[in-house]
Amino acid sequence: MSDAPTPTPIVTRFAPSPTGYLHIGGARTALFNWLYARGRGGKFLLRIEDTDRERSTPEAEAAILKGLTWLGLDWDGEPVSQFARKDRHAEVARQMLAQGTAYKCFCTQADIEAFREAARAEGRSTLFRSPWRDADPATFPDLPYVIRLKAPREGQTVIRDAVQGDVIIANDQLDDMVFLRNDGTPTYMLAVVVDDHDMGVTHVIRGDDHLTNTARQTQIYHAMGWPVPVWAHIPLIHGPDGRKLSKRHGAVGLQDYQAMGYPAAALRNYLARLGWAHGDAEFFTDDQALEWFDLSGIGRAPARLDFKKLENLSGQHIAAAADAALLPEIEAFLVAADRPALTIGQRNRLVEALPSLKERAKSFPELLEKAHFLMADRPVEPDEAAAKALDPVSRGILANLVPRLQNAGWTRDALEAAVTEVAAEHGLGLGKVAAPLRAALAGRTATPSVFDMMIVLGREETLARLTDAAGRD
RNA sequence: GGCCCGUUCGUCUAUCGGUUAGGACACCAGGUUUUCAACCUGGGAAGAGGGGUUCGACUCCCCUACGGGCUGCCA
Repeated sequence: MSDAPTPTPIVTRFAPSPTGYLHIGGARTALFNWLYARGRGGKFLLRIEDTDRERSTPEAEAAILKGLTWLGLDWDGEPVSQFARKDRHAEVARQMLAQGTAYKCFCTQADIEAFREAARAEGRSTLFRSPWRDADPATFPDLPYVIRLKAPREGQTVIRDAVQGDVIIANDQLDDMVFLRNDGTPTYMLAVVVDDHDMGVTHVIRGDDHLTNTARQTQIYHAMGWPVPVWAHIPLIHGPDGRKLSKRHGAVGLQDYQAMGYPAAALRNYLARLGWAHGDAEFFTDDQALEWFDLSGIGRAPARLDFKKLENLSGQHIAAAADAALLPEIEAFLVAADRPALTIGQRNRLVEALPSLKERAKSFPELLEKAHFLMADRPVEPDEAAAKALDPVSRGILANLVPRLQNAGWTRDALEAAVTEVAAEHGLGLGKVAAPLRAALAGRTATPSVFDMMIVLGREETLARLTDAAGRD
């Protein structure tokens, strides 16, 4: 037996509520948890916080799992349903009641609400102090009750946060929170603490909207004598205007980003850099992120979404991706964006053209637009800009080009030599001839190199398209 | 209202008492170029405001302003 200390395995979790799509901010929270755990040989767990039966839906849960899968964040084991654990939550509540760290409160919600309103109106503290905190059980009425934490009223609760530092909350600012409702179901405050404890979560990395609540949760840990996890409250993501990210900013759901055609690797890179930095590193791989990611590098201020930067990173990731990996991503994008799938022929030609296509696109739609020459069938219909390049003089040049290319060797160099020669005969530069050539081959003005297109298209198709264009009116 | 968190170029950030405050994206100018993209060179661009502490503050403390969060028998 080795006497080396066994390092505590790290366990993180992502705990979304299944009440809608996966928010881009939630995706980043999940990413941070995933990076932290996976980078240290730990576990990354998933828990569905579905205790709000009114708003939770199976569709939303499915969308969240799908989103995480697309982003490439794999979790350990089966997702835990919080609702399914309600008996365990109630059991802990009973235990605290028995220990005297909790008590029954018979106040009605209407009474409490009336109290709060009056307090607000008079400018007094709205903290509710239940009269049942120290009541004699003999005086208990036979009425529904909630269970409240018998929270300390003096001293302070300290949150030792890996991102925010030590945050100190005076206990007289906190009320005796309800953690078991009068119908016996747990509130979020209880459920989250019991679940994190039972699941062995060592590091709670979540949005800083939970920071203040953490003091309350800490009190439950103390009441149960459980070890408190390491907290890391990360700032939320804001819209480009600096306001809290909401639907009016446009894309807030992760699936929106997939539908816009950004590769998952680019989004991981971008999201990781949003609020976290490793020196001057901007473009990095998953392996590097895994190696570098640390809680200490997380900033404390909310970050704004910057689509230009995302686009730039996306372009770099598309260019760096292996062709074999890119193709399935592009096909998944077509499904996500509700666009027609590739035919076998298009797919084969796309594979051939990918090396030159991937270097010039910032997103999949842009790549596909530049691949239009592969997708189109004869006769290729030029768009407005391309049609302008096919004026009568240009069409004449194309007609001259056909016999020359007929006899040219079908290599990049030979084609370039032939076209340059024809251009010179007309007293033109290569650029002047490339424009109509491009329009004829692709029906577009933004494409890969004309020579690359000719190679992929092949002699027969190339000449057919040139002949088509030369004969247009 | 009370409590808590935050504030460096337009944006993401580096800096962890001593720097001409660095990088990236974006932008502008020039170059390269068969289009697009890419690439090369150069440029403008920042410590919210006010007090302290210190030989010296972006960095530490206080106040103000602004932004955000919590203050639920929502999560």
